[in-house]
Parts: sequence; structure tokens; C-alpha cells
Amino acid sequence: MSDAPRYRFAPSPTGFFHVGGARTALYNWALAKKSGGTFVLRIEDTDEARNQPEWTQGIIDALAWIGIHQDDPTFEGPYFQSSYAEAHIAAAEQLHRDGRAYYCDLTGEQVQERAKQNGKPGYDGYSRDRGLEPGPGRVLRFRVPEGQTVVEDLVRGRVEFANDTIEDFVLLRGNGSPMFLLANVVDDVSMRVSHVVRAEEHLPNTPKQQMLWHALGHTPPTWAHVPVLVNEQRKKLSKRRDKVALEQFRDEGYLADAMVNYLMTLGWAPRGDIEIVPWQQIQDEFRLEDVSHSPAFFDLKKLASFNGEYIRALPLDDFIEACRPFLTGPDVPWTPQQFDEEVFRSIAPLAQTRLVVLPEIVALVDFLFLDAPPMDDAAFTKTFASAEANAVHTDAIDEYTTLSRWDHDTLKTTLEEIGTRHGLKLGKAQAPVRV
RNA sequence: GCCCCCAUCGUCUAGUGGCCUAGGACACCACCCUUUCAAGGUGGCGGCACGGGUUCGAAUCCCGUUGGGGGUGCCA
Repeated sequence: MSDAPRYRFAPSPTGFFHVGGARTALYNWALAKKSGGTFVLRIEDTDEARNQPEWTQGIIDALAWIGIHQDDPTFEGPYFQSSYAEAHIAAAEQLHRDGRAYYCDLTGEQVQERAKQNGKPGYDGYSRDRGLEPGPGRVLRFRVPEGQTVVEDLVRGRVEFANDTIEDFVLLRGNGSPMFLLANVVDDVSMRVSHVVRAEEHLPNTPKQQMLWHALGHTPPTWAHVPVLVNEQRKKLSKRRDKVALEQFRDEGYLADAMVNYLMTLGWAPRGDIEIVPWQQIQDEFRLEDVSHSPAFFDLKKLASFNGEYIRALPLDDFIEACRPFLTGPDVPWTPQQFDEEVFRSIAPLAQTRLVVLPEIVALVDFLFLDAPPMDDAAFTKTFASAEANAVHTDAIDEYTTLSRWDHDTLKTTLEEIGTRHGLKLGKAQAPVRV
């Protein structure tokens, strides 16, 4: 058995891939790659019914987009948590036999009632010593030991929890099915996970998992809880309020490299003063110990800036290929007959410095393929407010129509002359023509 | 309520007791370049939450306050 580190990445199948999850995946991936270890993908849901194949495929596709490929030797999985229920239950029963867990017949309501009477929230350990046997409706609870639990966290350091603040949590539901916490630990043990790198929101349940590791007779993994990504209100990014689906960024014309680079600068920074760096450098330099402790605001503006830089840095052919989906899709305003690949090719270098996201390419080049391209009404009204502007425009149409040579210099000289005739300098004269 | 985490420009960060008059990036502003818009160049604005310690010396260590966030399910 190899002792190379094994990093597990465990998203739940929610129908889309969260940008925060993407960053965590990238952390795990960089570490696995750098160490010669393994990236273990586990689809996290104990309920078989919720595992939709297309959602799993969505996760795999999204991972592939950001460079985490299923066919890479570093990649292992996907595993489905729901298919290991038997092992989870067996582990729970073992815990019961060992006296580390006990059955309880209180319903959720009864637990709450007792809590109210006690003046203390949570389960009070009512059935600890009642020696109940398993039975329908009875849950199996973990017997939290006395003392304290110390979590050694790679990004946060030493975190202490007093065990008496942790209630005897449920391992098996009344219907016998395993809870996520248990399932997680059992799977981590059997998949020989050595490093658990996940979002900070999981820190409070880490002592529970750690106790389970010990109770099951194993040494807990190395923990690392990375800060969450937040919105402008400093709240954790959520699907309801915020744009968080990685797939959406992909579809809206963000480059994967830009996205990856940007995500990695949230909570971490490469050495030196340059933030835009190749993945290889990120992979080499990334360390969990250097990850920031505080939440990071996901800034669309900065992402846009990164994207623009990455677009500009693309070799021409790559740029053209990157634009293609947005030039030939069903939403494009021109017909395939109107679109001219060669014409596009010649103007592409000019367009390349003007894009923030790829779909903007359409509005930039549509006048080349359309008889009547959409106009900016505001700009039109403003520009054509003066008589001179209208005159320049009319003259330009006349003269451009009969021009012998249609090139940069001739066009410019002609327009300059027209402008002079109407008392306008080139800067002003060209405006109506451009509009 | 209880538990846990966090705190450097508006934002993302560098900084691990003297290299800090706190560096970079995004955003913003100005100027340059320019036939437009961009791109590019130059410059500017702007920050160590507060109060106590420790130390010859603190953004950096300790304590407290305040503020923010997360967790507290027979969800994952």
C-alpha cells in the first residue's frame, strides 16, 4: 500500500457546480498533483434517490472544464456514497457493540420538549444508560466521551472543542439508514483518505468526525478548512442570491484558465507581485499553510479583468476557435450564408483587445455580416444632433461609394477633407460615420 | 442562546518582531499615446477595526472590546 497522500473531493449532487466547490476542487487537485498523490472524487449523498446521473456528469464536465480530467492518472472515482450504505450500517453496529453508541427511542419532538424543560438546547443523553436494543423508530446515537477534542487544522492551526458542548449525535436514523457524518467517515476510512480539504462551514462538525475516526480505530486524516466565498453582503455565496454556477460562467464566455487563475487568487496568492500566472506555477507554489483565514469576496469585476487579459493573450487561432461557439450558435443575428469566416479572421485581431467575455464578439463584428446591424440609439441621437454631423455623414456616403481605393489611408484622407469642408476636425467628423 | 472561525486600501492580497514612510492586483481618477472605443504607458486616491499589554522596537505576539461570518436536524 502506497503512502502517497489521497485527497478527497466530495461535492453533493445539486444540479450545478458551485464556484466555491470549484476552488476547493482546485486546491485538492493542485495538492494531489504536486505530491504525486490521488484526487478522489466522491459524490456525496446518502440517499440513492437523489443521485441523478446527469448531475454527476455535470460535475465531471465542470471539473474537466477547469482542467481536472477524469482520465488523468491522478483522478480516482467517481464513487457514490449512497452505494456504501451496508458498510456504513455495519460500522454503526460495530460502534454499538463496542459501547460507543446506544439506541434511543425519543422522537425529535420529545427531544425538543426535554431540551425546553432543561433550559438547554440539544439532546440531553436521556437514553445513554437505558441499554435499549435496536428497533423500529429507534435511532443510534454516538456516545460523546468526556474531555475535549482537538482538531489540528492545516490552515487554522489548533482548534479546541469542549466535548460537553457536543450532543450525542445520530448515527443511524429511526428507519435504519446512515447519517452523512457517519457515512463520510466510514468512506474516508475505506478509501484511505489522508487529507480532507473542504470549506470552513464544516469545521464545527469536524470534532464529531474525528471522534468517529478514533472510535472506529483509525487515525484521523489531516484536516484543512478553507474560508468560504462571500457576496457583497459578506454572506456565503448561495444559489438563490448569487451567480455561483461554474457552468454559467463557462457558457457566458469566460475562459477556463482565467476562471481557474482568478479562483486561486481568492484566499491565496502566488509569490511575487504578479497574480496572473500559469497553472503549473500555481500547482508548484500552492500550500494550504498559506491560505488566508478570512472569507473572500467573489468580485465579478476582477474576474472580468482576468478574462480580458486571458483573451488578449490567446494566439489568434485559439482566439478564433474560442469565439466560434458564439459566432455560429442559434442565437446569432446573421445567417450562415451571411457569415464570412475570412472576413472575421481579418478583423479578429482588432476585436481581440476589446473583449471582456466572448459573446461580446457578436456586437463587435455584426456590421460586417448584416445589411442593417442594430444601432446604438443613444449614440445616434447624440451624434446626429448637429447639422454638420448630418452633412458629414451624407457626404461620406456619397464619396465612399465612389472611392477608387478602399483602404485605411484613402478612407482617412477623404474623411478629413469632408470634415474640413464642414468645419470639423477628424475626431469629430468620424463620429457620425462610425455610428 | 450555545459552540467555532475571522479582522491590512472599496475589493482580492503581500507581510510570520526591525527590511513598512505597509508592497502588488482589480475598481476609480488624471495624464500620455490615439481618427473612435479598447489595449498599452505614467501618475494619483486609498488600509493595518478599537483599547490595553509584552518588547529597545509590533500590522506582525498576548488579553479584552467591537464588528463580521459559520455551525448548531432522524439535511448534506
